[in-house]
Amino acid sequence: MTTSEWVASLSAERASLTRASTAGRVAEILRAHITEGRLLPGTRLSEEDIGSALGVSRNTLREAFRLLTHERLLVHEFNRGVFVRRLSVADVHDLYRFRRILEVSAIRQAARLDAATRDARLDLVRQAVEEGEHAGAESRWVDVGTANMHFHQTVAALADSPRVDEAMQHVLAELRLVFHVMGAPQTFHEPYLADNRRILDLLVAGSWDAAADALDDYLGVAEAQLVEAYTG
Amino acid sequence: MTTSEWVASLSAERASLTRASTAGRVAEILRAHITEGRLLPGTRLSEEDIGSALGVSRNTLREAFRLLTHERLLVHEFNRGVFVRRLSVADVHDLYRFRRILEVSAIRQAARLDAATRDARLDLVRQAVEEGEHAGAESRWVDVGTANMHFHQTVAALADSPRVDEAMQHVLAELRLVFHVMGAPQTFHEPYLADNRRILDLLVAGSWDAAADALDDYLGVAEAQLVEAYTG
DNA sequence: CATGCAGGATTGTTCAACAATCTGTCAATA
DNA sequence: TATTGACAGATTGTTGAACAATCCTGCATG
Repeated sequence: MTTSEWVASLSAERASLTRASTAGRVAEILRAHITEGRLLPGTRLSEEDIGSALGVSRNTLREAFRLLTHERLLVHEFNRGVFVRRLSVADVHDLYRFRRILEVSAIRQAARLDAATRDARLDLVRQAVEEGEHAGAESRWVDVGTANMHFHQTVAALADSPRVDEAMQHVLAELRLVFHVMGAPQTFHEPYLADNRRILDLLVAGSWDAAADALDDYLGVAEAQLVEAYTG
Repeated sequence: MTTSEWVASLSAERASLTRASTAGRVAEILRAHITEGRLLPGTRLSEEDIGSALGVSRNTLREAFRLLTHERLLVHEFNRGVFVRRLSVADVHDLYRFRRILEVSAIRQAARLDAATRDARLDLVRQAVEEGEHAGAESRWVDVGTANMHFHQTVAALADSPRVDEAMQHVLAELRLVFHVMGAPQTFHEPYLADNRRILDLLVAGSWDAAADALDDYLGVAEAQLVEAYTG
């Protein structure tokens, strides 16, 4: 999809610009388009074009851009415009370092959750695992990737911390940028289905340390695979 | 300092509005005023007043506000304006939960750093500890608090991760909001000087797990103290 | 005291305008 | 041929004015 085609498709989004602030809604629309791969890393976002397509003024659009730069989805280059962020290999390493901290700590701290909260959270993890397995059974690899992300978001949610949840959302949104550049969803998502199930089983059994160690290893493997392909 | 006095003091900041984007510079100014306690939690920021005082248009100011809301320093209430964020007790708990994850993990992962990086980082930790001890010897308790924050920022930097660094900056900025409301800096910062030195010694000795456990306990004590005082 | 209404203040957004900056193209020169 | 400089066009960054919508406060009434 070229940029101009994408801009044209924005006109269809006009109807959703109601309620809440327009700037916020514009940011939501852009965020969805970025994380769903309709706007690829490196793409330049023209204020004029996008403003016209969405029927909003440039000022409002600039506010929306500001909302998205802190989520690291956009990068704002002074006097040159706004671009969808292109991640470097160092970014990928740092993302894995950061998510390892978040997810592994979340598991280790899950032991402190009260039983009701813990069980509710584990149920969400289970749902994500099953979502992935179903999608895999039907060879819907993009959906497997999405379910994998849900899995990791639910694992991080074991930390029972809104700030961890938000940080994890940002991590996963950035990772989507990487995956969209890569293509080949089967390669990057299928191998982890069995690992997700294994980690879930360890979690359900209350083997927190074993689950944390397993996830630590898993992320190491995933990181190495992704970096090799990203630099390849 | 009342809001109107503060707004008047902004006029003095005009000279610094050069280079880079004006919106970015406005955000820097506001950020500094918030984290330095000149704008207290709950304060409402009037577009008209602040725009006039800084000599910028309302549109530019709105962009700056958007930059700061994601840092959680400001909270944007639709159709009601922008306020300096007021943290709840739940926020305090979550901040400590999050910082515990960041700092404790950073220490545990420091073992993986190469010697040169690790030594450089530990030297920064040492500097922050000494900064605090000097300020304490002269009963400069606000400076002790500042040094304590440097200490924690340098501890988190052991993770060698830009994303951890940034997350930690945000945590500490939010915590400043809490401390500004509390007053009594000696109460909240002095008791931890000795602990900081102890943790530094453990880090220098390479006793990563012992240091991590010590910091975990320390944060638990600090959290309890702060929450008790915050709920009053 | 509680409720409703009016008025004023402010926010959210749009539009137009202009200065500054960047990028691409073309011509001149070595 | 390669490099440099000039110029034009496009775009960004910012300002200011305007207006609709919303909120808040104060006052009147029951």
